[in-house]
Amino acid sequence: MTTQNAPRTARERARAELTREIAEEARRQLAESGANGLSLRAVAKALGMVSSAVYRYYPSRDDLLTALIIDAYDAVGEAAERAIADGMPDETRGRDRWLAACHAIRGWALAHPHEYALIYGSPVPGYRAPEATIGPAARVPLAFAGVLAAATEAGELGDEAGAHAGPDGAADALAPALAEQAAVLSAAIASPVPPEMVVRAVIAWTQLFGMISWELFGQFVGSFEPADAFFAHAADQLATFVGFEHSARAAA
Amino acid sequence: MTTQNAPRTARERARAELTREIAEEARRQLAESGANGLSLRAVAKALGMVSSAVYRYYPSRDDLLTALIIDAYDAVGEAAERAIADGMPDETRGRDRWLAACHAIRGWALAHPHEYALIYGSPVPGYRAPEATIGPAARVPLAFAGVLAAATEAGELGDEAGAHAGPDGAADALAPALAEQAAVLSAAIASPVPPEMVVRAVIAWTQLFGMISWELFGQFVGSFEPADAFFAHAADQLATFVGFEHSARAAA
DNA sequence: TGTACATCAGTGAACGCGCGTTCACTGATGTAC
DNA sequence: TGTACATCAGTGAACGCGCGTTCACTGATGTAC
Repeated sequence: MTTQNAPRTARERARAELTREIAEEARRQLAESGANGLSLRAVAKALGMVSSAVYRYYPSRDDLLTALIIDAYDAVGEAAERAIADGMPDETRGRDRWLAACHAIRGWALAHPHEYALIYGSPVPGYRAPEATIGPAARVPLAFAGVLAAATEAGELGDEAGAHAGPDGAADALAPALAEQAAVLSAAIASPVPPEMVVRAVIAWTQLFGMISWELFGQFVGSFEPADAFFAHAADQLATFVGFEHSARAAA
Repeated sequence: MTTQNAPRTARERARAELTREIAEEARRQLAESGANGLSLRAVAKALGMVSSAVYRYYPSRDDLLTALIIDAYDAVGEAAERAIADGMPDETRGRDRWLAACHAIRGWALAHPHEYALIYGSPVPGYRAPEATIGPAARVPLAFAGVLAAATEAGELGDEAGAHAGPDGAADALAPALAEQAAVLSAAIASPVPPEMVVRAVIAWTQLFGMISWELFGQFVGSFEPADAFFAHAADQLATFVGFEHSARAAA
């Protein structure tokens, strides 16, 4: 959104740069006043421009917001992807990649609380996210899906590890409606992961973001604040819940 | 906040009633425009008053917001409390009470999405919650804590059920910092629940709210929407994770 | 290389809007003797 | 019960503010011959 390849003329270069600078200043103000405090006029003023000049770069306030949302999704998505891939030896187990992604996402969220709130907090009233946000928003779930798929194929997902046996012995049988949703989702991303594990992963995913939101939005104040220890413990517990074997392998 | 006992004179009765009506109208507008769209002037206009008249009832916009926040916490807290207690035979197991509370909270959230966002979504920028909100905010966690305590005393919490054994056999040993936080919390509410279970319950609690936020804020669109089946399944899985035994008891 | 024209970035004023909050006021309701 | 005074609810105008967006404009940058 804010990048453009091959700016030829000086004009084009200046345009690309200012487009980026406006987004940066907007992000700065977002961090101070939140999404609803974001104002085109204030951004223009901070950049020494007149407010109407911004309209040469973003046709409306909502378009600027969209650019920020896409950038935020891309940033957290990249953080997760890098945590999974960067500096990890090839033989790294899925569990460790999964945990690294969890911690990277939390790290990003703590460093950029307002951007986190922008994409994962309550929706901005009156703003309707355009389709262009769908792709970037999918990066984090796809990153997790990739780890899960690789671990499945490597046989690292013990079916028993996270299973919670009921009285009938069926570990976590899915209701038909749920099984179908999981199957459709699996098929859409051509994933080899069985539906039960997809569901467990989504449970872990919601727990992760619930926990981060709790920390950022102040619900832990007075109890589990600072939340580092709690976070690490919970992430670990949920990795087991999903089915990831421990790195130092336990005999079944 | 909006109630007052024993209004004697007609004036007092009128005042109590208008105080309530203002909050109700504010809640109505909150449901339409979100917390940031809440305006004293609009509320006054809808009630046929002049905007300055509202100041006889709420000294500022923030005080009105505070009243709404407290009412919302009380409403969801009451929903949880009723789900746990009402219509439940005395011999009802903790698991069923826990699950009933989870479903009641989700039901309330779906029925009052903006009030949910007000208390559990991204904080309203510039608003600082006063201490008066702490008590009402604690009702939901205390309700859960009560179920947990009763189940512990009734011996319904199987230590093995939700435990995830690592290679060393230690199920979910807590890091010292975390163990202390859990112990302090347990002591503060005079709970007989061991720290490991407190932590597991908080994990379940964050998952619950993460899942509800995901549903309300649209992150499930295109995958697990409608989320009824997913919610029921996840709540059940986490009840087991916390350690609640199944109602139809399984032999260990 | 030089000129004529088209493109486009940025200006400044304006439109119309809504906001929270203050303040002097009027008239109705309540209270004390 | 009747009068004098105090209390308080609601009015209407105003203050000062910031917002998104439009529009005719000027001057600089780019392009075609």
